Amino acid sequence: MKSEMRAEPSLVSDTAFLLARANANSLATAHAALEPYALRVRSYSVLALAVTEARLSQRDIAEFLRLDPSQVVALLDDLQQRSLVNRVPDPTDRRTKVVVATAEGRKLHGKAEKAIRAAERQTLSPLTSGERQLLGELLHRLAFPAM
Amino acid sequence: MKSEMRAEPSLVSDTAFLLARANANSLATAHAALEPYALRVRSYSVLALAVTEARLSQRDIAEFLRLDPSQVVALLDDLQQRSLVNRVPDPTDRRTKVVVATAEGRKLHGKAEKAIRAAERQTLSPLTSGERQLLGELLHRLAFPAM
DNA sequence: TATTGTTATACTCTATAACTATA
DNA sequence: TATAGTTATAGAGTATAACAATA
Repeated sequence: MKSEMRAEPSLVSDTAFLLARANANSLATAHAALEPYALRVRSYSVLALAVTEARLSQRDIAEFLRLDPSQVVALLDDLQQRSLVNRVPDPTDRRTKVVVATAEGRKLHGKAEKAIRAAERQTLSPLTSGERQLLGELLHRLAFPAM
Repeated sequence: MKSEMRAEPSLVSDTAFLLARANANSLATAHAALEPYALRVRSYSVLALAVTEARLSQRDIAEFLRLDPSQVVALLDDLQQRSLVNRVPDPTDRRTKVVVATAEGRKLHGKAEKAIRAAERQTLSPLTSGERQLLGELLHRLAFPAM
């Protein structure tokens, strides 16, 4: 990049731009880390929620991941076909399906999670431990504004 | 969202996930703010760099915005067709083209920038002024790791 | 030989509307 | 009427390879 760019265009004072660029860096390393497990960040996130004890519906997952419910369908189709999760009918409301991980899904998630944590350490390596925690708290407030 | 989700799945301790979700919120408000100007975050960013005195080449812009050079071509085709920027041949290297904003481009950028700043204030409203500045500094280190 | 901009292509992601079955 | 999941589709974003002009 040109050395004149040290002049720093106004974009660099734009938090939205910095957020986008930091996220792009983070996404790239995360995708590389998940590649051996044939997972993308999206499918990993769904799997991570399925491993939870929360017994979330597809709707819950869509809202939590800020996805459209129709996108969750496609992600689940893939994970279910690979026997990593199941769609369990909710006895109290036959419209909703609860997403639960299979034993195989839990196993894969365990390995993928280790890879993700390593990728995260790499992404956050420019920050001290204290700064990482602080960043996490600030981002949490932006990620879940009204919660 | 289910109240049981207060249990907070492990994803929530994942900075990459928080970064992605915060960025999605930020992107959505930014796109809404730019809509009256027929700009997306991408084209606004290119325009913002063209307004600069830095006289950047398409390659510089691609690197700075973390885009492939071929994507910059399409963004510039649109902006140039709307008479917002020009591709000026670099006399010292006839391969490279310098991207500069037209008067009209500067004018539109001025208005769009105001809208973007307002959107940013909205996105960052959960944070105090001090926290916003701190977040900006931390994100800058993640956005430009080796600089 | 290497680099800048370009074209072409394919794949992923995002957003929307409409449908079905249940409530 | 409203909601959960689904299907279909189109548009935006991302990634790659190959090419012409120039260095």
